[in-house]
Amino acid sequence: MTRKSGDASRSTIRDVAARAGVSASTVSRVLGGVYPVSAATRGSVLRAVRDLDYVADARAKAIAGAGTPTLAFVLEDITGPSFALMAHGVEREATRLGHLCLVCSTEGDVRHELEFVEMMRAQRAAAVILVGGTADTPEYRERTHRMADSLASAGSRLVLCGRPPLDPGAPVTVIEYDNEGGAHTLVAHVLAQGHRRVLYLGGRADHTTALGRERGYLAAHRARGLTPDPSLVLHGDFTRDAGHRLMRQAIEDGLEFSAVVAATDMVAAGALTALHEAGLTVPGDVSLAGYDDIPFARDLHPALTTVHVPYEELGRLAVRTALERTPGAPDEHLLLGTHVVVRDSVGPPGSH
Amino acid sequence: MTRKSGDASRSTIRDVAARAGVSASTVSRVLGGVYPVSAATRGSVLRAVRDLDYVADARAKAIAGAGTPTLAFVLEDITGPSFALMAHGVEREATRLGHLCLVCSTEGDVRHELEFVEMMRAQRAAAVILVGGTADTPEYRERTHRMADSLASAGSRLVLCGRPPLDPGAPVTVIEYDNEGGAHTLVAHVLAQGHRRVLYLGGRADHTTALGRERGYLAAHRARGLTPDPSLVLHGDFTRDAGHRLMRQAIEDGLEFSAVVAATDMVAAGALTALHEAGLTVPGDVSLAGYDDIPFARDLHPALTTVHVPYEELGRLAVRTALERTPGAPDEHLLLGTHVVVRDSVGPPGSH
DNA sequence: TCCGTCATGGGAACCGGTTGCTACGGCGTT
DNA sequence: AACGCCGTAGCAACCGGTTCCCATGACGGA
Repeated sequence: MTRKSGDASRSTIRDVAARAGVSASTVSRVLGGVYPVSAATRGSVLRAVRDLDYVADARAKAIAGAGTPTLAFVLEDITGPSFALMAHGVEREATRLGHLCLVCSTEGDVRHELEFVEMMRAQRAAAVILVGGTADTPEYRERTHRMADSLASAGSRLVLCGRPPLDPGAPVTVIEYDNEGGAHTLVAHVLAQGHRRVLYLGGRADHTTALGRERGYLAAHRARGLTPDPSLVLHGDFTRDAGHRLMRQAIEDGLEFSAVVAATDMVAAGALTALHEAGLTVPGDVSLAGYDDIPFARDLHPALTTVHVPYEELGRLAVRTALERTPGAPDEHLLLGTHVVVRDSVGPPGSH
Repeated sequence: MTRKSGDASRSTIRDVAARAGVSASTVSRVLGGVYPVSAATRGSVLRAVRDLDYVADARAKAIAGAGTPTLAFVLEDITGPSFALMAHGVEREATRLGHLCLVCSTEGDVRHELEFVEMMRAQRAAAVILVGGTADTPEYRERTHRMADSLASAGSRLVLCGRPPLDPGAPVTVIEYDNEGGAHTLVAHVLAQGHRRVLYLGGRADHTTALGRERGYLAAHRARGLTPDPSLVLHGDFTRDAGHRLMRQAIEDGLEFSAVVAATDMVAAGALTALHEAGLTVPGDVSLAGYDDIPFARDLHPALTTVHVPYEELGRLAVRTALERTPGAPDEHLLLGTHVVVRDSVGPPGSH
């Protein structure tokens, strides 16, 4: 039995020092690596470290000014595929840069968001990354501006990732992707197939992501000199169930349309199932498009035409810009482009 | 402008004390809440706190023995739907109990796993939750046993979540779900439809999760007095792409089968697409079943018959048992049950 | 042989909190 | 009026590290 059994509680640097017959400062220096220490001393210290299975307390290190700060990200629900992708990007880049990361779900509750940011401030996180769209109200801007200030005054930094920018002056980094542009291109593609009545299955009516995509939907129509029927714009949320429910309702209500554009691929998935349940074929009877290009989009049947968003890259960028920022530098605002991925779910209008 | 602008670096408890005209201990006690402090003193302290926008440094607190410890979980890739579900459960339960959580992806690399566990030990995490199956080799048991010991000696605790148990004696909590039982029931259901040549699309040949499910596949056959053709058991990994590739290969090779059981829903999704591409209908020409019951399973076409695994509950349980454990208590080993969800992708064998 | 220099290691202060112990002032009691 | 108790606040030690500053000893050069 060579391994240390779980007898003692954690050992301190002084325990190591005592066992090696040196002072605590020497142990710290051996472990630190740069200070000159004789080979003999180094050897006995390292042996003591191994014997005691010692690891320096990261929190004590942090307090003393050494140690790498942690990084935090706050999102609504890690279960959503696009959130998960961003989370993955954030996590990957953070560990690549040697930082640990804390994660929190808000479940969409603003109070939780506030609480978490406060906690992160207490943790002295290097940066707090707020992920995902939200309702863009004056109250949101005010509240978030306050968070940004309070984080900045604590030496930390707020990063908005896929979330609307604040008024200029807020110490914040914003990384967005182009919802309006992507939706515009996508809907233009649908219209180019000849569709004239395109149903839009949106998210919550006040949600920036949903709203941006809705603007793209409208802009694409206007660019063709079309004005879409307002009754073709439906609101729900970003879940699969909302897509399913809205689609079924639309069919039951006898709404006329030859194509459906969903605010997210999740919504599209639910809608697709509702379409199938109603005995409608895609794209024969009705065309369908999504948004996000989540990995599953390829495996829907027919494979879903959608807009690819570089979510993972977004997450990576968020941490990189936050961490590599020089304190005095001006605030950054990045807008990432998207592109549509044409698969099999959009075709010319049928005989429907 | 009522808000504190981002001028000063973070303020300390002594700054607050100075501003309130009291000692640091008094500030600490006001903030702590229990110690008796006169209303006047409390008032001026709270005002100073508000003026300075002060938040106590959580790391300093932690070192001093106050403060709630953090909790860590390590998984292969947050992007996988079942991982994400577990992560969600872990995170929810942790914050419900007032703990923050650290997350790390290993990308399947054992060295990363080791490094992360070491970091968590340095962080003095309350518990480290290792999520997801792995190759169950003697080397794995040895290595993980060492991690468990080293964590235990640091006052922390290792939790294995959906991962094979170690030799008795390792200070570890194990929460598993029944892969073999679930697969057994699922395959029994497929066999009961009359299928006799059932293709199994497995994960990596040494991966415990894949292996458990494979055992269930075999056991279900044996229970009916059948011995499955060994050439019907294929190995890949748990990705959608593996399912797609394996399925296409099987079709090209002219393998004979009337049903396919995939090791995960992701694999099933890829396989389904390959089936469609080959012009085969499901379940008309071939039946298909998955495993995991990820949210998307319903939206495949046809809706996927699969095995529901309470992933989120698994995550919740992992943190609860780890955190509420009394130090001396015997090690726990929980095995959660699963149930099959019958949808539309399995039917009687056709004329194929 | 004596002195200056450099390599090395220790002591103590500090990071930012908490808490045990003590001191002080005001009050009620006999 | 003197005594004792209690409520309140401060001092100082401590948590587990890091690092500045200084002491010591060995070494080489004159």
